[in-house]
Amino acid sequence: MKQSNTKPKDTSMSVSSDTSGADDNTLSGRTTIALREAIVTGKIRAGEKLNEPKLASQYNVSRGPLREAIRRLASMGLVQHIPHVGARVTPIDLDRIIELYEVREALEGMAAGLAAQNMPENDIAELRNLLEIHRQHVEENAGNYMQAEGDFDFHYQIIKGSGNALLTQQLCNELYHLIRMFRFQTSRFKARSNRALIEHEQLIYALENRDSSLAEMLMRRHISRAKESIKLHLTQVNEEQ
Amino acid sequence: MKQSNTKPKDTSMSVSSDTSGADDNTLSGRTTIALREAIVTGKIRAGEKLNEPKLASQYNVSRGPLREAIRRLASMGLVQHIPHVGARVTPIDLDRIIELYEVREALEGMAAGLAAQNMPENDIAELRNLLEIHRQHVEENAGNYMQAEGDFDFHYQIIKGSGNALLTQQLCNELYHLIRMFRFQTSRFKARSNRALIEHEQLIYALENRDSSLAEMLMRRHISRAKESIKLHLTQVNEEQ
DNA sequence: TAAAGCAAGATTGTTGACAATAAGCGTGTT
DNA sequence: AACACGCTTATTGTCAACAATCTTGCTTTA
Repeated sequence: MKQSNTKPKDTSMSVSSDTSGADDNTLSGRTTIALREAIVTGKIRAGEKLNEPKLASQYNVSRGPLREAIRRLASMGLVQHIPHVGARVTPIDLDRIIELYEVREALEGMAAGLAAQNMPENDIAELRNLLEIHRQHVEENAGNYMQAEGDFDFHYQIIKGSGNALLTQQLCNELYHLIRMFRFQTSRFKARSNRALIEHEQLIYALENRDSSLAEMLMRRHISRAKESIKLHLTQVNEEQ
Repeated sequence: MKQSNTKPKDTSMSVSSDTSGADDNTLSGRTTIALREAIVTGKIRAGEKLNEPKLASQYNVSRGPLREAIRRLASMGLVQHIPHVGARVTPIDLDRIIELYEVREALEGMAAGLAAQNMPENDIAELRNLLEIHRQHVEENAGNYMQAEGDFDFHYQIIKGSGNALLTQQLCNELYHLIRMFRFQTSRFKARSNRALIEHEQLIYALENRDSSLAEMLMRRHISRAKESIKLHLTQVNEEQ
C-alpha cells in the first residue's frame, strides 16, 4: 500500500472560499464564517466579549447556531471559552505569535519536504507562474502584496502539494485564520517582500529538483526569518511606547 | 521581551484527567469526555454512525449538549460530520495513520528541540526517573507497558517542557486522542519496547546537554521509526488477509 | 425487469422558553 | 472606611417542541 496522494485536481489559486469545513447550507455554518471574518478582520476587537443574545440578534439567528459557531471558533483558537462565563476574542501578544510561527515552522517545513516528494510536476510549474505574478505585483504596488493573499496562496499550494490531508487540515483550517487575524492586526509592516520572493524562488527550485531535505530546510528558514523579523519589529514598537 | 516560558509548576506525571479543555462542570463537557472515551476505546466502533436521539437518551442528556460534544470531537478529528446527514466515527486506515505520524514527527521534533532550550533542570531529572520506572515495567511485564500510558507520559512531559502553549495544545488536546484511538485498535503489537527505551534514554541525554538540534533529530527518528514499524506490521497484516 | 418518481418515516437543524450559574451592586457590620 | 454578606440582574447552560432535510421503500411507468 503506497501513500495515497489522492489530491483532487483543484488547482484554483484562491484561498478565499471554503478553507474550513464550515461552508455548508446550515445557519450554523454560515454564522461560523461570518463571525470568523468579523473577528479576523478586527470588526470584533481582540479581547472583546462575545455576548450570545446580542450577537444572535445581530446575525439574525437564534442562540443555538451561534453557540455552535462560537465553539467551532474556540476549537481553532480564535476565541477563548470559559464555562459559565463566556467567550472572548483571543488576545494575541508577541509570545503567542512566536509560538504560532514555531508551529508553522515545524508543520510547513514537513509539508515542503513532502511536497518535494509528492507534488505533481504541473502544480510545481503553476507555482512558478504564481511566483512571477507575485513578482510583478511587488514591483507595481511597492511591495504590499506579499502581506496580503499572495503569500498565502504560495504557502497554501505547497501545503496541499504535501499530499498529507491531516497536515493540510491542521494548517489550512485550524492555524490559517489565526495567522490571518494576527496579520490583520499588524498589517502596517510590509517589509520583507523582496526577500520573501527570493526565498520562494529557492523553494521552488528545491521542489523542482525533488530535493526533500533542502525544501524542508528552506521553508523552515523562510518562516523562521519571518518570525525574527516580526519579533524585531514588535519589540521596537513596544519600546517606543 | 523574552520568551515567556510561563510554565505552571505542575509536574504531575499523569495524563489521565483533563487533557482537553472539556473538563468542566457542564453537561456538555462531561458528555464530550464520555463520548470521547467510548470512541477511543472502541465501545463505539470505527465507522459507526452517531445517532443523536439514541445517544442522548443513552447518556441521559438532551440533544443540545450531545450535539456540542459531537461537534467538539469533530473538530479534533475523532468523528466526521456531514451537514444534514450526521456524524460517524472516523475510520482510520494505514494512510491516515502515516499522516498522523508525519505530523507528530514535525510537531514533537520541534517540541523536543524547544524543550532542550526551555525545560527546567528539575523536570529533566523527573524524566530520567520516569525512564527508570518504565524500564522496570518493561522488564516485569514483558514489554507491554510502553504501548500503554507509559510512553504517553514521557512524550507528554517533553511537549510540556517545550514551553510552547500552542504546540502543547495542538499535540495534547487535538492529536492525542487520535493517537490513542489508533493504538487501541492496533494494541496487539507490543514490539519496540526495548528499542523505544534506548531511544528515550538518548533523548534525555540530549535534553540534559541542552543540545537542541540533537534532541529534535532524535525525537524525529524515534517517531519515524515507530511509523515504519507500524507500516511494516500493517501491510503484513493486510497481505495475510 | 429496471429505472424513475413519489411518499412516508427517520434524522438533523433551529427555535424560544426555562433553569442554573456568575457578576455587579447595595447594604450592613466591624 | 473597609470588608463581607446577600440580593438583583444579566448571561450562560439545558431542554423539548417544531421545521427542514435526507433516506428508504414502494409504486408506477417505460
